[in-house]
Amino acid sequence: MQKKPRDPDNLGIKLDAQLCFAIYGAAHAFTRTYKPLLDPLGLTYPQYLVMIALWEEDDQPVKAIGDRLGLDSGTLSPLLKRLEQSGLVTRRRDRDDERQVRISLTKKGTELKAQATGVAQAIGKAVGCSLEEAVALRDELIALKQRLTKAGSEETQSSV
Amino acid sequence: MQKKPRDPDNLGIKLDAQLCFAIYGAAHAFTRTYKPLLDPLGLTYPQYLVMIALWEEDDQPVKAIGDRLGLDSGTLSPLLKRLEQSGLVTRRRDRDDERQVRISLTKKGTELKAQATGVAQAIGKAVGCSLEEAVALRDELIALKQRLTKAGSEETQSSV
DNA sequence: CGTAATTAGATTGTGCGCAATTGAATTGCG
DNA sequence: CGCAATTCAATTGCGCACAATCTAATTACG
Repeated sequence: MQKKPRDPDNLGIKLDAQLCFAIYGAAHAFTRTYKPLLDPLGLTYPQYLVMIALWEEDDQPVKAIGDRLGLDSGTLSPLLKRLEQSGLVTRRRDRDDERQVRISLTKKGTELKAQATGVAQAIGKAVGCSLEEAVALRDELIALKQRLTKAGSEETQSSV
Repeated sequence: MQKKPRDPDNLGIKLDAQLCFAIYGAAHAFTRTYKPLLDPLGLTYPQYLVMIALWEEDDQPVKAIGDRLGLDSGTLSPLLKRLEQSGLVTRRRDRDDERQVRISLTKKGTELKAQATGVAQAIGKAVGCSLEEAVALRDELIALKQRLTKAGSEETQSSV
């Protein structure tokens, strides 16, 4: 029932489409894998990413978190308010620069890290490959992201 | 600048977090790369994925498209209505099984494929690696997705 | 035949993700 | 100092993503 790929134009779009599907599917599979693990913690996947950023370094401005995760204030503002409502973080204006809102962990937010370790271990198991493979995949994805981002910015400036 | 991994617990969460960030970032970088290319076609990235599925095989039920892309009716129903409003597809009940809604390409939808070839080529360029590397990455991602999906389903059935 | 179980799709509600706009604070410059 | 440009967050609007619920059609089974 499958047609042979004999059209070169079609070959191009096919690989593109497959890489499309693959990365799209893998990202969502990741989210779905995390969901049952994060539900007991009361976190969504993006919220979990924000918490990781804060566990790595507490008391960051919104901008820093956004840069780390590639999210803008339109996404982060409501997300952080929900984390605040959950009692995991506090938001307060920086005294030296009142434009900035600094996000800090509460006691509850700090304590949640212990449980998150369990989540990470479960994910490590679900990923089902060695540390070396995981590292390699991570690096490939980072490199891919950088190439894509670079290509995008060149596209932009070439039009000037 | 890199710290040596001497804390096993912390190592786990760190690698997990990094793979997290990496796949999350790569997926979004992909979407952002597509956006300027798809805007002229009047398509979003998920809509583009649906169109690819239809270009590969026309006249599919919603369910088949959902299985292909891993999306449910809650996502596809409104998305397909938008594609219908754009004049790219038609939706009609299957005569033999009235539960199914079959999605077919219009003339306009079929013709859009020619332009999409240009998109695919631009993406191929932005990905910036050889066909072989792209194929390898695709396969790794597919394998990762399968492991994650499998781990998730085992988790579910183990509770019975 | 008729009822139960299954299946396909639509709808509702919550939470991202991002572009565009707004508003307040800070910085730069004359 | 005063004013323009910049920066940071918040808000608004649109489009996914997905769980939960609902309706209608089909299939299974007694």
